[in-house]
Amino acid sequence: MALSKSAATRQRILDAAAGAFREKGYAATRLVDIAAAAGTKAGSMYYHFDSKNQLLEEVLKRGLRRVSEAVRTRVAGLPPQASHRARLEAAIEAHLSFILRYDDYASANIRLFGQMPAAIRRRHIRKHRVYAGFWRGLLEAAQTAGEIRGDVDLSLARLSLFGMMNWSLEWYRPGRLGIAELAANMCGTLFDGIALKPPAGSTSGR
Amino acid sequence: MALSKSAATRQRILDAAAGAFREKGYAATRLVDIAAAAGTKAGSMYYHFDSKNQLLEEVLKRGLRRVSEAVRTRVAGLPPQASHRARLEAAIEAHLSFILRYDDYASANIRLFGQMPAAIRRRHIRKHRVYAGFWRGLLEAAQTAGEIRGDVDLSLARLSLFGMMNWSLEWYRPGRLGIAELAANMCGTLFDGIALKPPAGSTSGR
DNA sequence: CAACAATTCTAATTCTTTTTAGAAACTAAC
DNA sequence: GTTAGTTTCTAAAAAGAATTAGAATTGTTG
Repeated sequence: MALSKSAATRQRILDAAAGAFREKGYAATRLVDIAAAAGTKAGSMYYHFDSKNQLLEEVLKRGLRRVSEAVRTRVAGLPPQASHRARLEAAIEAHLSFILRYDDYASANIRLFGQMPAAIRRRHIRKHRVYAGFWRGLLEAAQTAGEIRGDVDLSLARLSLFGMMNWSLEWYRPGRLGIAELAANMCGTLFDGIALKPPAGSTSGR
Repeated sequence: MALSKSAATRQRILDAAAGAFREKGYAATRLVDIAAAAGTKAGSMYYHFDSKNQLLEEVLKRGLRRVSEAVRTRVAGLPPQASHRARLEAAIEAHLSFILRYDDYASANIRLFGQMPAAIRRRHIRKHRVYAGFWRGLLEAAQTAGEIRGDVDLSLARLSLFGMMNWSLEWYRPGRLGIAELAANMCGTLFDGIALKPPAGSTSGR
């Protein structure tokens, strides 16, 4: 309660920054835009933040933390007897929900991935590895349990999955297709593929 | 030969711009950087281009044209009896080759996808649809020929595939894994999935 | 090699955006 | 209701980039 007023403003600024960063990218976002969206003035924000860079770093940090927590929580909430595939699907749905609906912080993370100042990037990437590690864990468990073929390269599978999920930011619009359906579709494609016939022998000839 | 000298400079500038845009994004790239990389001065570039915006537009246009041509040519070069899946794999390989190795123009296209000035974006997106249409064609043909299950949503499949491919820009580094292998892997995942057992009944019960 | 055109450079200029400084407004405690 | 502390505002300064103007250079052609 002590920080209440100030903290609320800080929050509004961060929210506005996350939204603007996500929408236009870092360099193209002007402090004035953020200020306007937060209902304050550019100069005033310097009471709460040292620089535009710091604002970015804070947004990224929160985004990653929040998706990460959401996904872990979602998976942890499944019954113990849930299949590994079901776990993966739940994780996918949580991740998608976050980047597509809930949270500008999370989507800013993805959009800005390739365009952060080098220093920030280095610090950030370390945290990102932890999140990636969680997914690797899910996949490894599934493979160990025999739900994924032994010859599958899990790193590539994970990167493909991230690609599917994160690219959706570029095209998904709420409406006709729900996020749960999208998650199911992606999980289905990843596990079963789209081919008519199941692969005959496991060694793909040529 | 008449334009030779001037055209060469123009070319160098465009190359430098494509590289810089790809690496840092549009807004974060300074004209001075481009000029330096092209071995000239910022002011001089105005002899060849009207503005930074025009530079961007030209880069995007070329990039799209070049990937598009490369992919079409690659597919057209296959023997007529090639399976639809083989066509798709060839297209994937051509697309990946371009964005990962050959061509900053192509990768700039992808990197800048979410961060172009609105006016440019509108003009650009129309051309992008044509390229997307080519892929849709490949998928539809495969489905018609029975190589893809009838219940598969081809739009989603295409978007997932684009996600896999385009996201590789964020992580792929030449070396241990060749582009042809990557293409084969992605195509394999897309068609066959990673699950151990082929899907039992076609109606996935929950 | 003289004249003209094409190309590039340097040095402003203009425009935009971030950052600072200090005054003003607000808040809470006494 | 005065004082000290916070928070916000306004207006200016500093910094960063794009763009322009005109001089200098290079290239071409008769």
